[in-house]
Amino acid sequence: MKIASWNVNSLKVRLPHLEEWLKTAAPDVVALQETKTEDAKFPLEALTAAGYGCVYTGQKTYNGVALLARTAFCDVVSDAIVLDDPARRYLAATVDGVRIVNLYVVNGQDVGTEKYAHKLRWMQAVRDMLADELTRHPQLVVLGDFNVAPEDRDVHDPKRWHEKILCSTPERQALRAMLDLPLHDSFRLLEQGPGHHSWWDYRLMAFPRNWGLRIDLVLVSEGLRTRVRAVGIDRDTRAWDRPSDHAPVWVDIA
DNA sequence: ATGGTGGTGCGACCA
Repeated sequence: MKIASWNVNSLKVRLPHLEEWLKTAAPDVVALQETKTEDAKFPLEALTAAGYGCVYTGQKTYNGVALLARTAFCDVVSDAIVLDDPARRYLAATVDGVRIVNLYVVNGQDVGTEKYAHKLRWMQAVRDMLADELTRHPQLVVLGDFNVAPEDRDVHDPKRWHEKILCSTPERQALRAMLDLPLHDSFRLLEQGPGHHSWWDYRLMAFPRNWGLRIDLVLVSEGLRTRVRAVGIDRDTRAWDRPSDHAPVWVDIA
């Protein structure tokens, strides 16, 4: 069962990219973030034609998450955590007995801002949601754009990013609180080295310079940990014409 | 310390 996550940064613009990638990557389940698409305008026909059922919770201009799967969804929950936040960032469903939680974590803008404080509160609330999910679903996958690089080895230049947004200690502690549930960063079960990134800023020619961060994660519960047989980051998509600033990340579960 | 690019939508925002 191949489960993937991709922040597409506008599903309208990236639909051709998504269709092409679905053909070659052939995932069974896909979590999308930043669809920036109202539900009424979701490209259901194209994705149905590609062989996927869809559930989604979107909004105009900002945010928006969706799940695609080859088989049926059940127990779909969206935006159950609100925090006075109308943003569409949370979507959970069960597929083939595996609970999937798709997250688009608050970006936080800069350390010390109100948005940063909101990010930390949001992550704490999600941690509590995940704790609740785990009590009911021992086979749990939590994936998406976490907007946090877990460790310095996930950052192209840790000195440059020291205590900056996406890398600050409080953000990493908020992520650690999720990992302590426990959940496991699937990528690090199989790959230990630095230089693996999932996001490269559009600015400063970051991708050609490989100035990236690994902020898109697939976390798996203890019940799935030993069943992880492969992980990957499809970085080639970042070199495509008019790309998303994120690459798809995935895990293959036996 | 700042700016750079890209998406949305047509003016600023968000990332």
